[in-house]
Amino acid sequence: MRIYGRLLRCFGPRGWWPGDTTFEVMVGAILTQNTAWQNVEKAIANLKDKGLLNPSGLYLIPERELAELIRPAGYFNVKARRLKNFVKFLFEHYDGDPDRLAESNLSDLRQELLAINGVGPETADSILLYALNKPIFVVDAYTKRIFSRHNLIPVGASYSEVQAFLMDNLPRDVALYNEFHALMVHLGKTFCKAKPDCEPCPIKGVG
DNA sequence: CACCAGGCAAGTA
DNA sequence: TACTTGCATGGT
Repeated sequence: MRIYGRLLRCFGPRGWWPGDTTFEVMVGAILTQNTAWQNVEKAIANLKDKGLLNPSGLYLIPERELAELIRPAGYFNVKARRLKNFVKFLFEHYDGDPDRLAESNLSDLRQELLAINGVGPETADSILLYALNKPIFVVDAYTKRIFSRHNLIPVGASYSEVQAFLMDNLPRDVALYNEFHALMVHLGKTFCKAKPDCEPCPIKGVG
């Protein structure tokens, strides 16, 4: 909790998630898998230009054409299939309405999302937290790296272990989870690359 | 030129 | 369960 306070003072609110609609956040969550957000923005812009950034738009477009539009986001063939899987799920279970997912129970909905081929834990939790305002902590590579280097979690801790550690030590607060994860990514991008050493870090010394 | 980015699934042992 | 590999563009 003190880590969070210090980071928030250092960097201020990050204003996550960038996206105008529930559906745009969901699409962004899939497109950003192991990919720089800057590249995702190009893909999102292509979809917007074609008026396809909505459930029926992505449902109706042929997968090959979708792949071409999202090419800048990388892994475009894989991600086109994953987006297709996701919108298919939307229509089969929620009448194609992204906002109706919020009506479901959190743990049930999480299991439904994880059952979609192409949606793993981080993507599911990003959708739950940032698109649907559900209280769940999004763990990413930066979060693991930062917490393990500060000896707060073991180096090889699993996704669920890290998530449990954080949620057990923080109040169950959507706004807090939202901002905390955004700050983790900002801190990671600014100071901690995928190297064993690390620039001087604003949370050093905070237990 | 090499390395990395807001992962995931499928195959192998 | 715990590794390994393929997927791909664009920035530094």
